[in-house]
Amino acid sequence: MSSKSPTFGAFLRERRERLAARADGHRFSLRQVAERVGFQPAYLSKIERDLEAPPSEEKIIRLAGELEADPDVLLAMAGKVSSDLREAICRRPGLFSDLIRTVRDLPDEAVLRIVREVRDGDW
Amino acid sequence: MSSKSPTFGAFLRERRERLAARADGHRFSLRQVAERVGFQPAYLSKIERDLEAPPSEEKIIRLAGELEADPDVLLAMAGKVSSDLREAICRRPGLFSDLIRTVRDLPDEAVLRIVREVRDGDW
DNA sequence: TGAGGTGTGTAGTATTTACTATACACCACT
DNA sequence: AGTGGTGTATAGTAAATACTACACACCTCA
Repeated sequence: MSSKSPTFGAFLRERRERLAARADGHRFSLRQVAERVGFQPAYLSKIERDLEAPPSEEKIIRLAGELEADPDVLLAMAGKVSSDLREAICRRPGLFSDLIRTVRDLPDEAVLRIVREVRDGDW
Repeated sequence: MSSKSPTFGAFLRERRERLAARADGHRFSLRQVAERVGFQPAYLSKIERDLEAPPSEEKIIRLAGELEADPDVLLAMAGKVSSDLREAICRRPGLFSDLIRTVRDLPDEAVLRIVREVRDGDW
């Protein structure tokens, strides 16, 4: 069947090691990634081993950029929601809370269908 | 036209004073509400004057209960999103991020229409 | 006039967040 | 043998979060 979902740190490490195993692997050492993202190697090391909580939203997004991951997914693994989504919800809380609670238990396909219909329908 | 949206604190105060202006008004003094919600009067006082940041999600929800306000709206005024919604999003981040970004600029009516259609349609 | 109610000013605090800085041990190669 | 790379252990910290505790001034009404 399917894989059990990894922790935030484990996901980062696997992703980084996968990238490091390529031709230009030296760009994906823990130190190099840490520097590009903007923190100390030791800190990233602990994050990757889940000894530290996930970093700030800003850093998570930079990590996603470096590791070619979806920022929304990475944020979700950290238990966070992107601030642009939060703002959208906070702008019309009644409306969006309703919407999310209405669709939250639908199967993926149904939600996808809504998205598609809205996108290329006359909404 | 319409009223400019109040701050979190101002909203609480207005709401509480409105309730205090009723028959059983004594139940809605700052001290009484503070005690029922579970904090010090001085703290609530500062929150209502926006001299303190909004309290925790838990306390905001209790405030909403006491003041007969919509918890989602109150949370939104505090810049927060209810944890059950956050969890729903984090469970399927790709899907729900897409959905929210797709509908975020639609007019209220359109979003309402989706909610209604999903609710009593064959989804 | 004093007992109990109203709101507020000031000070302090435990915990969490989001990190930095330094030092260390190991391995590869030259 | 030493230079430069890998990851990691340990310690520390500034700022934010989410409050408490206590004291004060005012009003009122019996």
